[in-house]
Amino acid sequence: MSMVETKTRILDAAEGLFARQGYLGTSLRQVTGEAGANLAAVHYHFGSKETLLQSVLERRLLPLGAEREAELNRLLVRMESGEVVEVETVLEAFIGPTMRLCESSARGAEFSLLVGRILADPGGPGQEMFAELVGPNIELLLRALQAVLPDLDSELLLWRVHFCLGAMSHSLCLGHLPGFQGLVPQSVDTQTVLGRLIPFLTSGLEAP
Amino acid sequence: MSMVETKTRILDAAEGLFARQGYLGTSLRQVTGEAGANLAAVHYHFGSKETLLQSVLERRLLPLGAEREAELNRLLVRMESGEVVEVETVLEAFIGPTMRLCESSARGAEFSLLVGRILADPGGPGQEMFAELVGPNIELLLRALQAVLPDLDSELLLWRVHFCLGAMSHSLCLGHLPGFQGLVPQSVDTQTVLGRLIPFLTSGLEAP
DNA sequence: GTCTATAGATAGATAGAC
DNA sequence: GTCTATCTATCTATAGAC
Repeated sequence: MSMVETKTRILDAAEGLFARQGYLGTSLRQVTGEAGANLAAVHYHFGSKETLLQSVLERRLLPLGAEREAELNRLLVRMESGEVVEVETVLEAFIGPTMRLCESSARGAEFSLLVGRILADPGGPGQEMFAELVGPNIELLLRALQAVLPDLDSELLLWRVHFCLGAMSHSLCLGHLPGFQGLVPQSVDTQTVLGRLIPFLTSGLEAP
Repeated sequence: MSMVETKTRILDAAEGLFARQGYLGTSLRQVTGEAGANLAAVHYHFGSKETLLQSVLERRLLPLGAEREAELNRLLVRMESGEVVEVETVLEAFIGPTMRLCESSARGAEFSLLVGRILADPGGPGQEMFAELVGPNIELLLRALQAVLPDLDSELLLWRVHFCLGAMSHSLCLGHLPGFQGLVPQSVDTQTVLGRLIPFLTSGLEAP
């Protein structure tokens, strides 16, 4: 039994298990088992399994969203004052916080896998929570990219942003993909991924 | 009760339900309910829930894989004879069969959603089946792209192909994403998606 | 706050009649 | 091949002692 309080241990265990096995693939008994807590403690602290997921998401996404919002707003202000900003810079403002979270700890990296799962689970629990937590960030990203690429049709831009989100979430899951014998890249450290993802997405966004 | 045999009705129902609700989110009772069949019929025809998923995947992916293999091999032969082939052409050979399946019927479109789910479910059932069914296609895609982009480092190419797969699978799920108030593109017909995806991916692959 | 014990519902799988 | 009936296991959730 660790020194941190039960509530935090449950959050940590749920985050890892939801990420590795999915929300439906994880039972609350597994969570309490890994957390060294009791089944009833989950309902006492969080109310239900779904509310537990909400808490897991909010713990990471609220600060992450604030960081992204600050960075993107800073860029928007600079652009309004006439300064020229590159597409790469905008993308980095959006992806950077996520990548730094991945680097900061093994838990952070697992969390990004959970986000990837939720993105690919239409209608599932977490999708609505995610939309509410990250939607404003995506709107800001769209505004910033539109300002950098003023000649790009806005609906085409929207599509391309979704292509970017797909590439992002998929590559964040890659380190965990088994079975693709030799078809998964060796180096999966986030610095390398970011260094390869940003140029790819930039060229895609700037396509004619 | 329809005219088609029970086995096919079960396959159809399972395909749609697995796609809309996920594998774990779907019970065999839901499948038999929608198929107008009995619970025991699933075990008689398919053995288990997991084998049912395998059959669902194989029914579409075996012909799809053969089509992709034929198209990509045709391109490789043309390139070996010295002919110049564009990146767009290689991508279309890989994505085209999937897109045509999506257009052919509502069931085909749902199937692509199921594939997107499986791609984002590391360690889940279906991941290994998918790798075995589609892995050879991805190897062919890599060979064809490497031939078209000989100066690109092979591991960088591998990463970029994974970015492409992520963008593909995510955009195939998009029509079903609720909740992203106004953040989801209007037109989701596959022709439009293909027309916007291919240039995006081509520019990304050709990035410096 | 944390525990035991259990309720109540539902899951996949199977046996055996027809 | 298709059905009913049932087994066994597991799930979320809750009531109540401490």
